[in-house]
Parts: sequence; C-alpha cells; structure tokens
Amino acid sequence: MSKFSKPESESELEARVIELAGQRLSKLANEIHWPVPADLKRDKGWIGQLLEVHLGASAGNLSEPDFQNIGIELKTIPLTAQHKAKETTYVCTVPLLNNIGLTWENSCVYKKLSRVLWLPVEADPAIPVGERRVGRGFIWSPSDDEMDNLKNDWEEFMELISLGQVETITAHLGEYLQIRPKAANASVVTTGIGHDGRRKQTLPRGFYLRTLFTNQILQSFFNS
DNA sequence: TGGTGATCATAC
DNA sequence: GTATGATCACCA
Repeated sequence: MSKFSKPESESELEARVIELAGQRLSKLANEIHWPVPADLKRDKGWIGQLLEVHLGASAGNLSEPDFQNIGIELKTIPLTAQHKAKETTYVCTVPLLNNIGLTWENSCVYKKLSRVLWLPVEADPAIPVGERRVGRGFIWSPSDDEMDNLKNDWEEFMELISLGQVETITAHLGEYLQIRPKAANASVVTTGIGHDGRRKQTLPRGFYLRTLFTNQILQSFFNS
C-alpha cells in the first residue's frame, strides 16, 4: 500500500504521524519531487500541503475535514525556537449573514475543532525551510472546559455580528478564539450587516485560535 | 518582540 | 468571491 493513500482509521493515521516525527521537510519534499522554497513569503501554505500529501489527506479545497472518512482535521502548528506556538491557527470563515438560528453545534468552529490532528513543525526563521523538522503530532478533541470557553467566545461574536457590530470587533476580543481579516487584501469585500441593520459590504473575516490556547493544547499533551 | 491587521498562492 | 493552506510585516 502506498504511504500516500488515505488512512482508514485513527490508529493508522497515528502510526504514520509517528513515522513523520523528526523528519526534515527537505526529505519529505524530495520524496514527492517538490522544490523547497527559500522562505514562505510566497508559499505560506506550503508546509501544510506537503504534510497533507504525506498523510494522505483527501478533501482538497472542499469544505470537509482533511480526512473525511475518519472525520479528522489536520492543523500544523509553527513552533518558535522555544517550541511554543508562533502563529495563531486559522479555523474557518466567519458567517456574516443568515446566521439567525445558527447554533454552536452547527457552527463551522465546532465542526472543525471536534477532532483535530495537531502537527507541530519547527518554524524558527533561523532554520532554513528544508532543514526544519516535523514534531510529534497527536489527535485531539476539546475537553469539556475548553468546549465551554470556545462556545462562549463564539456566542459573543455571533451576537455582535447579528447586531450589525462586525466592524467593532478587533482581534483583542475573545479568550480562545479571535476574529481577524481573512482575505487576499484589504480591498476584498463580502456582504455583512451594517450598524443600521441593512446589508453592507465589509471585509471577510475568519475565526482563529489564539496561541495561548494552542500552547495549552501542546502542553497538556506533552506533559502527560 | 509579540499580536494584530494585512497579505500570498491556488483551485473553482 | 469562496474555499483550501497559512505567514508576513509593522507598530505599540
């Protein structure tokens, strides 16, 4: 069986993740004949896509979990030299319209985070991209407490949005989640609700997980 | 120097 | 534009 076929179970995926631990990105790229970029300025999704291929993720750009048959989402975590999360983690686009009656359990945040494969990767800018190593990945679900906090953040955000307050939301808001722009550039627009309750063109935004939260997830795994 | 707001590539 | 994958770059 090819190592790039889709995993049929969590344990199969877990076994492959353990094989990846400690591997350098240049080796993984060479195996599939991908050039290694000098930096990630113009290849921001390169590491994520490289690891998707190696693990047999199948969803492509569909709005589905990366491993749809076993319902697992793959997220890489860039690590600083101190092995702490360097960047926030993108979750999904913020729904700005037609969200009346949308519940937490039906939200994109809940669905994406219910089961995720966290894969830490060295991201210290002092290390050339190809020499960076993959860490020990693990499959995770939110604890009850984490789920409560995420739900509270989400509900707070969705209330503001349905009241036409999107543009007052900054990345300072939220304990585990935050909302930030998610677009090619600042001139991209989508339809939202203005402060007067009428439709208004506004910048598309996304839900992100704070590094505080992803660091907490890493710690609870590696300290247990 | 860490976080927020801005941005990059690509498929459809 | 929306979806996927994220990191960049600047300013407090």
